[in-house]
Amino acid sequence: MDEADALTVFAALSQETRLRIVRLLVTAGPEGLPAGAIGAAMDGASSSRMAFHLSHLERAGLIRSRREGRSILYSAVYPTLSNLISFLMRDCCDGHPEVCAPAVAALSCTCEA
Amino acid sequence: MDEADALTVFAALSQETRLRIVRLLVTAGPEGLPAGAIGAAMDGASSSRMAFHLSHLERAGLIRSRREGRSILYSAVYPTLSNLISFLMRDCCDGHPEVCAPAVAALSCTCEA
DNA sequence: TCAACATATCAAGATGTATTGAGATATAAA
DNA sequence: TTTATATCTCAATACATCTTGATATGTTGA
Repeated sequence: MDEADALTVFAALSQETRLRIVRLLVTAGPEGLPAGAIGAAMDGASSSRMAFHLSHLERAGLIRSRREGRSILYSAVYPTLSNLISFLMRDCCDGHPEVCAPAVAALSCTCEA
Repeated sequence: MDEADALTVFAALSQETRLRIVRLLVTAGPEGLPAGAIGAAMDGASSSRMAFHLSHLERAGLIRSRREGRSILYSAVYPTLSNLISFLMRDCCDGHPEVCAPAVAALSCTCEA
C-alpha cells in the first residue's frame, strides 16, 4: 500500500455510514451480508444512498461484492485493513521505534485475544 | 478511541497534504518542526494553507504545537496513531481472528525492526 | 520603537462529497 | 410472461472542504 492507496482508504473510512458498514462487514465474516440487510442496519438508509457508499468502499478495496440469487452480498476485504495498519505502523515504528514500542506492545494483547 | 474519534482522525488523514505532514512529523521525532519548514516540505505551500491543515490535524489530535521563539513547532502525537491502529485491529482481530491472524503475524516483522 | 520575520485569521470562490427521488436493470416466483 | 423483489444509476440539490489573497497577531533584533 502506497500513499495514494492509503489516501483512498482513509477517505472511504472517514464517513460515518461507510465506517459503520466496514465494521459491520468485518464482524459479519467472509460470507458477507446482502445490501438490503446492511441498509437496514444503517437506520434504514435508502437504496441509492447504500449503493453510493458501497461502491465507494468497493472502489477503495475495503469490501467486495458477489451476486447470489437476487441479492448482492458484500463482504470485507481483510487484507486491505491489515495493509492500512501496516502502512500506519511503517510510519510509526520505522520512524521512531522507541516512541511507538509501548503502543505496539499494548496491541499484542488486543490481537492474541 | 471510539467511532467518532476514529472518524475525525480518518478525515484528517484522508487529505494528501495532511497525510504528508503527519508522515513527515512522525519521522521528525518528538522535537517537531517549525511550521515554515513543514510548509517548505509541502512544495512551498502558503502560510494560510498550512495553518488550515495544521489546525485540522491538531483538532484531530494527531499533532500538537508549541511556540519557540518566533517559530511554532509542530510534532506528532504518537498515541493517536497507535490508538487508531488499535481501533482498526479491534475490528479486525476481535471480529474474526482466524482471518486476520496472518496479517497480524506479518506486522510483527515490521514492528520489531 | 520600528522594521523584519513567522505564523494565524478571515472572507470569497472553486471544487468535491452526500443525500434525495425517480427511474432502470436484473433475478426469481406466480 | 407478468409481477414482485433487490439493487443500481442518474440528475439535482444541499452541504462541506480546499485554496487563494489580503490582513492581522505575535516575536525578535536594530
